[in-house]
Amino acid sequence: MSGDHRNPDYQVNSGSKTNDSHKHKDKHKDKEHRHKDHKKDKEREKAKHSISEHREGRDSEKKLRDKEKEKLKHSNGSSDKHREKQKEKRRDEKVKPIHIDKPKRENENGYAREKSPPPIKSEPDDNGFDPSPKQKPTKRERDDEEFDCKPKKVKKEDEKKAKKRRQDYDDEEEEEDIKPKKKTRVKKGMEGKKPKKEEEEKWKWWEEERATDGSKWRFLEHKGPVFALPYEPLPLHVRFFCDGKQIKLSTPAEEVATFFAKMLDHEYTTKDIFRKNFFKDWRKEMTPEEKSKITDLNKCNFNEMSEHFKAQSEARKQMSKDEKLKIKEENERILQEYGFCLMDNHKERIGNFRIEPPGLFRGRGDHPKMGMLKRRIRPEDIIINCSKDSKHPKPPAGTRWKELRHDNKVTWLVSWTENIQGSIKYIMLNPSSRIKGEKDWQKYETARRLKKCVERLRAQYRDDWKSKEMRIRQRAVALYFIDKLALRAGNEKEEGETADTVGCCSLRVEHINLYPKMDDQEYVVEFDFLGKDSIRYYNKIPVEKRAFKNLQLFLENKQPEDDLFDRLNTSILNKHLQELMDGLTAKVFRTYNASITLQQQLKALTSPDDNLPGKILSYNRANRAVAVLCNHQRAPPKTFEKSMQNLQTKIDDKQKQLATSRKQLKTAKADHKASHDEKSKKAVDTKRKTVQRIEEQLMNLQMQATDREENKQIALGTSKLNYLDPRISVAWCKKWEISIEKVYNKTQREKFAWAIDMAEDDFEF
DNA sequence: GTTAGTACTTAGTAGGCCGCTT
DNA sequence: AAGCGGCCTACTAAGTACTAAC
Repeated sequence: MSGDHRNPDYQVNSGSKTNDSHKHKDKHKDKEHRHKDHKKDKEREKAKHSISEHREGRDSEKKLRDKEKEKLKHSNGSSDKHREKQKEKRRDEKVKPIHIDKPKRENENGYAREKSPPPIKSEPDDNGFDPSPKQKPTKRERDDEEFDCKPKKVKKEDEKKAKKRRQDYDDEEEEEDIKPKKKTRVKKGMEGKKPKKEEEEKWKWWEEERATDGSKWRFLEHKGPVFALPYEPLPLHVRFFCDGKQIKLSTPAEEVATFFAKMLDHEYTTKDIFRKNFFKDWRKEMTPEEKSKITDLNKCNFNEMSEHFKAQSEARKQMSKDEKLKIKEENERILQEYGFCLMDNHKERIGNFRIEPPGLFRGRGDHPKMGMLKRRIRPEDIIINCSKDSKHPKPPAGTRWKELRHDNKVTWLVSWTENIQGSIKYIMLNPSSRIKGEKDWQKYETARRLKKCVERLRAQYRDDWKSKEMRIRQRAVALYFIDKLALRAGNEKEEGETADTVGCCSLRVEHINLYPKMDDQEYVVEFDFLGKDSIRYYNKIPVEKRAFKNLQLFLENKQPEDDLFDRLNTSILNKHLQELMDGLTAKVFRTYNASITLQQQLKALTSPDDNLPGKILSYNRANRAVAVLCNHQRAPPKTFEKSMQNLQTKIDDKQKQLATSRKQLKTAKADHKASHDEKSKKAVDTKRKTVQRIEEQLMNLQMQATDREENKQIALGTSKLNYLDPRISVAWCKKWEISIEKVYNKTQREKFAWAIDMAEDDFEF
């Protein structure tokens, strides 16, 4: 019963319903500037809103405008104090005994549901596959026990293999894109046994023992980061004007000016905050003389610079093949030199080995710091982390590192502090690495443990809705949202430092509306807030009566800008969750619900009779259900309409072709009836086959069209990469004899190598 | 319990790349 | 060979979670 409380139908269909979105596209215009500013964003905003509207009907324009006003009020800074006061005031209040009606009949799982299709059964029982045994006291140990990885290799062997790997490096690298020279070598070297060799050569870290002492590695050697290219001053003919007068800028000021010039086409350079932040930071780079001359950004003319860069990028496109190849080879060389490290005897790919270049900060949504100068990172800003006994990376000539440390309790190789938020940035390994893979695997094992006790937890939080204590009720309702709607935890954030976004625990009164009755539904909660990346979450959903009554209680005597859950934050919630299940945190629910939904949807949607494209469509639809659940949106591709049209043309052509073929078949049949000879019979057979083939082609095209249409503004990648236990997909592929390439591209296959290797067709999440 | 700091995961997008068509 | 379109990757922002110190 676990996880079956959502409405799969709505999820699957919501994408396909969006094609009439244009009807509503103007509705929320007034809200747009809140978080999106360039053209694309606008497009997407419309689309997003149309999704929302499809989910639950109309939305009132006025309400949004009101909200807008409140937002403004809110942003003047006084409301925070107000919120604090509100909190203070209620801190000691006890929950008043409130009258709570006997719950009406609910679904067996306790989730009131309306208009839902029959739930898909899931089996929460153990299936013998789950490798996680009983719990252990400490976290580290628990993590280790989660894994059923018997050490199948002794260490010596492992090291030998690793050494060989290092030597053989060229052979195993990039085995997928077989370059001609490699092919020859392969042929010469191993007589066509390549596939087998490939398998043997890949390091199966998941078959090895893991450290139990909290250390992340024993040996780490790397070459340090690649720095951004130094600034190249503009040629003299590219001029800059201020107030009509040409000014030759000093190099530092010029560099910052070019950052702005490169962005001129983006709408955000017209935004006040962006311009203000940029100008302030730009002036810091100016000489006193420049400072005195350049006092107003509006009088600055960057056109020549902008043109210069456009011409430059045009020239880059027009480069000859040779030149392009040269650049490619150079990049490859850098990748080979800096893109890998040696960790515990294995060469591992580094994720991001380049230091972020300087530029203007562009946060997502309505970011108060947009336009600020992201400064250039120098070796003196860099902390290097590696083994003491490794060959330490050398700083560029004449420079030194900020620090060299040897901390094997962390996974990063390089770090620096970024100047916009003052946060630390890291260079870490690629998702295909052992260190990331183990963690990923562990994440899904934790989610599977949640599966085993989720019903208990659900019963518990429902019970807590009746608690005498306000904080417990709030905790329980928040958890209900996290579980039912897959909301993020919602950490507190510093106001004014980032865009105003929220998650579950940080929801404010203004983000929800309660409707005791709405159309044919009862106890409907309407959510409307900006979540991570300022992506709008909009949903109207019936909730259980008791939860609804609690929400009404939470709202009493509060202002729109007050916290909905004023007695709750993520650390309280997670502390509680930790007590319920070892290793449980709020985000595990998202992983669990995403994965269980995929598994259920795959079961429900895959039909044995479907052909390959049909099965792929089912897979994508199951994936889509998860993406909708997790609110993973994307901007509709720029070329969406056009590519849809092209596909439609193809379909039309195919239809015509089919009609013709059918006619021909008919004729052939008639001929055969008349003549009854062998030749005409053969003709009929041929024609029949042609018709069948064309029919199938047509179906496939139509399926493709459906898939694409449904996918217009839903991003599948995020859930596939971060929320769906890959073993579910692998098992599905094995069960239906579909090659894994149809579901995972090369990168994804590398990341999920562990799952591809270990999951059988009977894997159950 | 609050806050600051750190480490790591999750997120959407721009633009490059690559294969296909014309 | 050029242009197109879609996929993929690199990039980096923005989350979550945890720890330690007060």
